[in-house]
Amino acid sequence: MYRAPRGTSDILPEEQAYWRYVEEKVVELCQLYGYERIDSPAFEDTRLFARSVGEGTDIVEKEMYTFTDKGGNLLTLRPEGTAPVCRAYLEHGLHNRPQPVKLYYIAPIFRYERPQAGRYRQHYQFGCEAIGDDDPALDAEVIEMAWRFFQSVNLHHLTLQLNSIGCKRCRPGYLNTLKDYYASHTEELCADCKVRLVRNPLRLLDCKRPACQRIADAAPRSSDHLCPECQSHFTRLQRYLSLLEIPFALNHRLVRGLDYYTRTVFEIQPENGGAQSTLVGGGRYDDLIEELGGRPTPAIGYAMGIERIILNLKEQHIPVPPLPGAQVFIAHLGDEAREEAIKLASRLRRAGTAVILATGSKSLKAQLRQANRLGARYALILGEDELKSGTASLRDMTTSQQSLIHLSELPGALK
RNA sequence: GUGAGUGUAGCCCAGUGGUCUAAGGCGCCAGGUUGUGGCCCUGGAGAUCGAGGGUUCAAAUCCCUCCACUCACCCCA
Repeated sequence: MYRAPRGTSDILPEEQAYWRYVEEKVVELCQLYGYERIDSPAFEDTRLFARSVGEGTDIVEKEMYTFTDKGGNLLTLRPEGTAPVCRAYLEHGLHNRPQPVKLYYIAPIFRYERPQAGRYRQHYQFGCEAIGDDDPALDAEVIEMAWRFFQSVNLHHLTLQLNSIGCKRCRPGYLNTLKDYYASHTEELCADCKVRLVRNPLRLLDCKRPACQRIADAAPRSSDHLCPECQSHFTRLQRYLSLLEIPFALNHRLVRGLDYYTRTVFEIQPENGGAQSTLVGGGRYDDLIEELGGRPTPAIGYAMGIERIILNLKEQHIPVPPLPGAQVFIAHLGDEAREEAIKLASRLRRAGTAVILATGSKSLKAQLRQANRLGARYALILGEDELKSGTASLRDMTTSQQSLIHLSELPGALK
């Protein structure tokens, strides 16, 4: 028997109400903040991700679904959403539009990882990118937008973590300070951290091991080593967030695992969240567009995992509106009635009524049982008696009231 | 890639060596009215007990290997 590949899943009809709910709130939110939808291909030139996400990151090193097509092109299933949007920004000359260009997407993301709670090999992300402006007011707006999203879907008990990791001017100096500090603690570090010290010192800060955490807590903070411009940017961002009454917690150990981040980084997670609980991750990437071959263009964005949002909606028992079901079920008895039913179903649908037409030659009992299971508001019954008089029995499935109506009264009689 | 746990019908699960030709519940199908749903009653279909090998007179039950799933680490949404 075939199964969905590891880390992938089918979203069955009974799950769809959650998806529809989240997607509708996303579309509403984006419209409110002036974001327009963009859809990019599911796969891209592998080099796009290697350049943007970073050669040394786990995503590029071990998590990409990479393949060679029959033309010999090296392609990769999108492991994150920002790089493709930046590529599209450059490819289509979007710098000729009013800046910042604000785009959003809802798209499947692919990463070859061991699946666990809240983590899948194919999952969906809603992401936003505001490209072409470095105003901290834009950072504040973007963060506010993510924050308000959760209010709109009724998710509560979340925390917003904030940090600034500086820019290409001030970060090298900070990294040296950090490495100097860690040099005196090398012996106490876990094996992973010893590697991080050489390969990616920033990541030393978010190691989960208690021993390493103690060292990280006392480590020099990036926010204390910002250049004047970054310092001012960070200060103004915090001021704007306060103006917006967005509660945030400074977390000097928040760094993020993709190489392209600069200055502002933030995450939103549940207060009591365990592993894999981050709902949103985002930040500035002021050098990425240039890195991909464009002119220097500051930008900021975030992405949220839709499966994780739905997971939290369920945990918090947030009700979501049910999807509309069938309005009318047409039952019929006998060959002649079936032909009348086929015509009637078509006529009602053309008039905009959602109809389910019984199939086969089941007993009326079985047909009504099905109508009930499908949640039909009405049942229309066509039998020999009705046929003779050009009528149908109209049964209200909630009240069990039943009456005879002329076919000519349809669909008017369905209210 | 590493570690731990779990694998019995579509779903939840009983069963820990012989009475298992595997129980129950949900769901599905049908009947209880010659044309009427939801509740109730009755019946039916549906399981190579994850796969392979081994131990034994006898294995869903014990052992080994593999596979899958889940959770955690790594890392991330």
